[in-house]
Amino acid sequence: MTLRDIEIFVTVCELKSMSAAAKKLYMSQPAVSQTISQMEGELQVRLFDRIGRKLTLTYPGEILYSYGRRILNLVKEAESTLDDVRNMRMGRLRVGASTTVGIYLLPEIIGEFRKRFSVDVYFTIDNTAGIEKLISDNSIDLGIVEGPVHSREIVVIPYIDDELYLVCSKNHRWAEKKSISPAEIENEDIIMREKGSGTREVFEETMARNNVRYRIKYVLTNTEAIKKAVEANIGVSVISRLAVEKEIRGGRLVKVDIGNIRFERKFSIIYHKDKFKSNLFEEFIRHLYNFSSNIK
Amino acid sequence: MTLRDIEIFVTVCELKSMSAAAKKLYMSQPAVSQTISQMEGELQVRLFDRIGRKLTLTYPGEILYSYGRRILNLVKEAESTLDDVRNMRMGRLRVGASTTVGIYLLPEIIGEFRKRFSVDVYFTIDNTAGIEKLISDNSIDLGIVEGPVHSREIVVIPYIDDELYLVCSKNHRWAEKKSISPAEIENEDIIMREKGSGTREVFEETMARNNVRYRIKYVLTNTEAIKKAVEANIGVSVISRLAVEKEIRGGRLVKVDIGNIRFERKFSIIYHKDKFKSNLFEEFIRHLYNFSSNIK
DNA sequence: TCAGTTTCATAATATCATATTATTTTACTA
DNA sequence: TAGTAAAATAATATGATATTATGAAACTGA
Repeated sequence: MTLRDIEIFVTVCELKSMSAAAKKLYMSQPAVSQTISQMEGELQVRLFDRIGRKLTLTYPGEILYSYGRRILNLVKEAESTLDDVRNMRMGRLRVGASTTVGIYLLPEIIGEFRKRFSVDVYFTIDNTAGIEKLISDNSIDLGIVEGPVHSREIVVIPYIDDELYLVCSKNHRWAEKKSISPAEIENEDIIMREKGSGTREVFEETMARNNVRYRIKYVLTNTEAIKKAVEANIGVSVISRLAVEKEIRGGRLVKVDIGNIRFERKFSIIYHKDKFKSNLFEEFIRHLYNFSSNIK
Repeated sequence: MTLRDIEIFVTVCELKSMSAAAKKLYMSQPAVSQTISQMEGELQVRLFDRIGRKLTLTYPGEILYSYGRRILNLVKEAESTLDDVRNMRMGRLRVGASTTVGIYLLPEIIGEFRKRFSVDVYFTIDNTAGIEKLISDNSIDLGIVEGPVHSREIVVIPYIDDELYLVCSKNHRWAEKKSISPAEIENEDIIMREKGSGTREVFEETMARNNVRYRIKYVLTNTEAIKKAVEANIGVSVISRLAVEKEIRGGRLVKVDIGNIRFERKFSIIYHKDKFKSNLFEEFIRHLYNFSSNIK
């Protein structure tokens, strides 16, 4: 019994005629006859009583008619749902991101995306290595990470140029100057993320490259906590512009230049090289670039 | 998309491997590959991500898998239900009968039948012409009637020989004699069914054939009411043995012979000549004959 | 009642989807 | 890095499912 068989049978039931069903299905009448009698043979039940030249459903016929309609409806529903997926009227996108992007950038990006498309967006935050693993597993469709990616099977495309800013409280003595020499930092209390974080890595590497000594007095794993501590003038810190732009604009934190030292890094979009790029996937990447051009 | 396609797709989903699915379905691996990629072409969605040589379902793939299982389950359920019908584990039988048989015989027959088979039995009582019409319509599967059937398209097979008994109250003067001469009936008050009833037809026809005059004093359309009236000695009546056997055995009514006059008729089983005789149908006819041999 | 029409069934044949085998490409494994 | 295994591709074979042609039965209307 095929779906075609069921479709033919249901049509015959509804039109109470094989010829009429044949016409409706744009096929010959004998094809319909054959299909019905073949079904009767396979199922070993009579589906129609042929009384005169009138067809009436037998009891098993009525049962099959009821099931047949349910089956065809389910198939139609499945096809139309897939069509919705194809046209992005529904869908699923699993995104992963490393900490900074995940907390300060992606929530808004995803929010905007969901305004445009009513799709489910799953969102995971982990460090770069964790996101890389999830991509390899095909547990997420796409990632945005700060660190370098090692797997050869992962496509890496540049996304946003990030920069870490040296920030201090508006009550700090640097707040007026807005610019210091590298030497001035040496005796300052610095609040910093823990070892292993991308932010700290960039900070230490840049400082070393410029031969600037420094003193990390407080270690906090949470960027928000660091911001609060800096605002309270407990120390200064070096934080991604994504995390502090709002506070700088609001005057609660002040960005301070250190000669011409800049703490730079790149965020990358990553995905598996064999990943099939669905319409939704491509649309999301376009969305990412549109969004980034607004914040540059 | 055919049921076969869905079956193949679902198997691949469950085994997460095309080769394994091919093995399980006793078919070649390329056939599976082709089916899947053809489905992807038709539905215009990617169903699997081929990452390395591992298959993982895409989002549309997961949707189709869920629908696919529901569809296959429904098909299986339909087939097994039809199998139940074929094996008489369920079914439907629509029976019609004319008044006397319908009231005094069929309820018990159907009750016994339902003890043997858990099937739905629909039961209609009408006069012979009405039952004949329902057979022609295929509104009922089988009828039991007393009168003659006219349509050439209806098969009539003899069922039970019925006889009408002249009955009187145990307090009637005939109750002792149990036999009278035809002439004795002429001055007796007779209670009788209405014109057009099979019972009255046989009564009048037999009386006329034997040149016996009679006087119908009371007309009642309901046989039970007639029995009560006779019991109350309001008059005598002529009633099918099926309707009065119990009362005669109980002594509440007395059967009286009128010389050697007998009111005889036949009940017939009727069905449409083109009717497909399902197992249940045949079984019911066997059941009817078994039952009748108990009451003869 | 009987020709004309309609409906379903059957038979012979054609077509096309769906299988098969053979082979290539790619990736995992020892 | 060879060996193995999985999926994809290509060419071909097979068989189910169409088609046309025709027949039988039954309804319709003069």
